[in-house]
Amino acid sequence: MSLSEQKIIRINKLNEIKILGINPYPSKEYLINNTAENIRKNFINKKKVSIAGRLMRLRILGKASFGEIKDHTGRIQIYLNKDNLYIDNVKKEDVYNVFLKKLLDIGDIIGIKGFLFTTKMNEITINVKELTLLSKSIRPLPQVKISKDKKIYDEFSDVEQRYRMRYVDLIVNDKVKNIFLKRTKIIKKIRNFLDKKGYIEVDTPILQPIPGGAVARPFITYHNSLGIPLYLRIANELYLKRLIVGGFNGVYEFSKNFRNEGMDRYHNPEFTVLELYVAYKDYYWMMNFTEKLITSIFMEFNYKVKHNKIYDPIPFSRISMLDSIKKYTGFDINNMNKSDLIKICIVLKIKYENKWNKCKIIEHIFDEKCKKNYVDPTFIIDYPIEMSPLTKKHREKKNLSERFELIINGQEIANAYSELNDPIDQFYRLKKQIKYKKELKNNNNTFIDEDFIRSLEFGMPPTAGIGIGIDRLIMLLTGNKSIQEVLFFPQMRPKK
RNA sequence: GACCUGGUAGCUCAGCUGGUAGAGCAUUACACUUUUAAUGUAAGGGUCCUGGGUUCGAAUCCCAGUCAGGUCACCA
Repeated sequence: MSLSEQKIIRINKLNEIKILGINPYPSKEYLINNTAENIRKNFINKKKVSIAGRLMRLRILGKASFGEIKDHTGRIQIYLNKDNLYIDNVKKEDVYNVFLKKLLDIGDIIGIKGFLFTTKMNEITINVKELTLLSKSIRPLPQVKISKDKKIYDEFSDVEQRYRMRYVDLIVNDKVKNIFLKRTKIIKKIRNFLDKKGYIEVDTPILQPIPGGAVARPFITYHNSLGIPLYLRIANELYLKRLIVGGFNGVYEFSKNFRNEGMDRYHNPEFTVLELYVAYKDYYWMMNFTEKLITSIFMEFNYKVKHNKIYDPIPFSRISMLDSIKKYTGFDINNMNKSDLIKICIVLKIKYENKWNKCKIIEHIFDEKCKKNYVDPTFIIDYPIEMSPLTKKHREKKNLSERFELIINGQEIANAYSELNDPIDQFYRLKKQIKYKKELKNNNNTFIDEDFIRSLEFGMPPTAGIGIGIDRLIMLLTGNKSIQEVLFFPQMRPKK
């Protein structure tokens, strides 16, 4: 037989099931009154139960069999005995020897009614009285075996197949589901935290006529009846600020952003950022707020810093970007010009390009020499102003801006600032940035969102804003090294 | 975009300097009424990622492509 030998066999079984008069895909609701987890936690001998799930294992021992079924809460063992098993519509003599032994397969979804007991081996088990086929599986599952001491054999581990067929990954790899359950809990926790403060969750456009708020290549699409190109948002920042102008005191959005750039372990073309804007606050306030938010999440989800020590809620340290560079390179780059900075790159053996501007070089020095040193949560503050076109000039320090990034485990987790609300300065700064970007990458796709400028002209209160990379935060808290592991369906190149 | 590694049965993998394609689990058949990585006996199952080349002969060597992973570069 060809490559789908096992599939052909199962399709034949499907037909035989129909001949027996059983619908392999019945419509009727199946009533359950329990779950695998609850049965294990609250075992009562001889208690009648009804549950449904996927058959994951079947061990036939003559006239009795043991199996394992898995529902949304976990696995539970079942016991099937030839003498007292009933299947609706199936003749008594066919129930065990035909239906169970020949037609039932691992992967089938079944409902069972029976009572609880413990086996000689002290395993909580359901003695099945009645079995109902709820959905026939015609494709074999990978056979992952888990021993009593939780060792995994023949794990379904091919990353490509796991991501392309996440449904299979979720069925056979128990730990995968937990990552995503945790993801949901973390997001819920953040939402709760923000709701309690009275901030409003909002939705802003994903299809934007001008992709603003960040610098990145957007995905372009086209609206037929408007006859215009639209862009999938690269950020939602400019829209949330419009809402602050409109009178909201605090708004946030879990924003799916889309960036048409390279993909790797840390970048998926679509990813999630939490953006929060609060009126009448500044970046100092936002630092304190972020510290409370992140600490509460770390406490709840037992974040472990290096060496597996449980996270200890100490105050996050704060260091200015220039001080950090001084600390890790020995150079005080304050007030240096571009040619001085290039000399420093040469001494430090850091690559640079002549077309880079001053702040790009500073950023690069920081990324190469400083960032990796911050394992414990650390605020890097006061970035050079050219790097931050949407940020207020620092109230005291010349050439710097009121901006911070939160670095944890050597990775940027959040980016925040006192939002620039001077419309004239904002226009000038965006224009300058666009000019530089055009020189750097021949990128003619950037333009100024003039409606955003107009909104500032009406007056935006002083505002603090932050973006938190949700996927990266989930990676931290679940101990995953790649973003694909924390997204259900990471982007893959189509096969063939 | 550059380089490195990999793609063999449904799954996990082996396959040496080129000589008829292998194992475990899964599947099929038989046995077995408390097993749990069940067990025992037997059987079936392959576009060796795709396309070229070298060779009497290629899963194996060479070239190109493709998909994935990794390193680097680029990028908020």
